[in-house]
Amino acid sequence: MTINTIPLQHALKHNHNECVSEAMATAEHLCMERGVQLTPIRHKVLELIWESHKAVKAYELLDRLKPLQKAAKPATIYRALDFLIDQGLIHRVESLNAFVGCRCSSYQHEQLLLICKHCEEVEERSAKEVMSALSEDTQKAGFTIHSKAIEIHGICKNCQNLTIDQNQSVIL
Amino acid sequence: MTINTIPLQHALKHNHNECVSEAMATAEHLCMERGVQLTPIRHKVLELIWESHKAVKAYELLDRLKPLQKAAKPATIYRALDFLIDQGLIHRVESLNAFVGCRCSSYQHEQLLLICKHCEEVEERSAKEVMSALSEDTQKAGFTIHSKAIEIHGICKNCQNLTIDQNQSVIL
DNA sequence: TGTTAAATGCTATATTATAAATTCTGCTCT
DNA sequence: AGAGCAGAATTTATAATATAGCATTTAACA
Ligand SMILES: [Zn+2]
Ligand SMILES: [Zn+2]
Ligand SMILES: [Zn+2]
Ligand SMILES: [Zn+2]
Repeated sequence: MTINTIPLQHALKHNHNECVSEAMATAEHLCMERGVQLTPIRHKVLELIWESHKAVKAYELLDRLKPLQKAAKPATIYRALDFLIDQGLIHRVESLNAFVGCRCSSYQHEQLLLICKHCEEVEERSAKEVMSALSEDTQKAGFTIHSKAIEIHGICKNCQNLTIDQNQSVIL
Repeated sequence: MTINTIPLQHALKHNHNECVSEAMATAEHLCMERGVQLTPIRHKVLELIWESHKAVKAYELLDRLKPLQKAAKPATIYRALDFLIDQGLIHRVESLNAFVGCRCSSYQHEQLLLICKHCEEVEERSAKEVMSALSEDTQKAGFTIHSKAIEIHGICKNCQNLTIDQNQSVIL
């Protein structure tokens, strides 16, 4: 019995094509509606981000974009990322300097991010109770919120089950 | 009546010397107790961080340390910062790539950070209700927490009052 | 005092991000 | 059609943040 040390892809356990096609359809629809351009570069960058549920680094995106877009430079990626963030189609993960697709870009939302140290996947949660507790506490402090970055690092459900499955070989 | 555009220092409104001396005394005491060395460099870096309640950048610290420590290089600062973070004497503000003194390093704590866009000061809050709501939500998700970065950006109480004081010249 | 581990010095480089000027591209107005 | 315009992309350069690896110094302590 060997311990699985291959980079995990829980995405393989679900139909990730659905995630991608849904995300791209939503993006196309929202941009159309808003009269902003989801240009080929922006579209491609969004697809690259959606290749997995992991947060992805700007320069990693650049490397992956280059074969398709010979002229791609850092500014190419960062301008695309700025656009996608402005449109709420992706989130920036501050504590990783990385970017992840947003699953609920079609409506206004606040979210917290659960970031797995093991598989590196990021799960977005609306956590209403957390947000209202937060509103209350900041109000007490007389503080007016403009934006939030709530990023929780740890081990996700899938990874926990995985280590239990593997004969108690817990190496986390 | 002119609008105050000078960088704000709410620290001037309280006896900040007390903040500093308390923080340094606590640091010295904790390091002693733990058998770790608060070396002159580490001590100085901590003092530099405590010059205000703003989050301060690593290279800004470096510039301020150089006159006192001619050999100071990036690694000098980053090593001191690593030590101070390990000892819980400062916090890293992920969304700013900056560092701020911790006011409650003497006991275990979780905190959220209120970061003012106007005066740039950072207030640390324990926000028990937020933390327990968070525990509950992550538990639901089957996620095991290792660490948290909860960073709220907005306008602090002092800055709000300030703009009200100034004849409704609210420019935020 | 000799040994050792921690801390610092030193040099180089990796990684992340932005600035500024120019060119391209698609659109509108005449 | 052609001038004018605005958004997007290119290009070049550089700023800002952070780490690696190895040499040297310092401090703890047996
Ligand atoms: Zn998926
Ligand atoms: Zn995981
Ligand atoms: Zn103070
Ligand atoms: Zn303020």
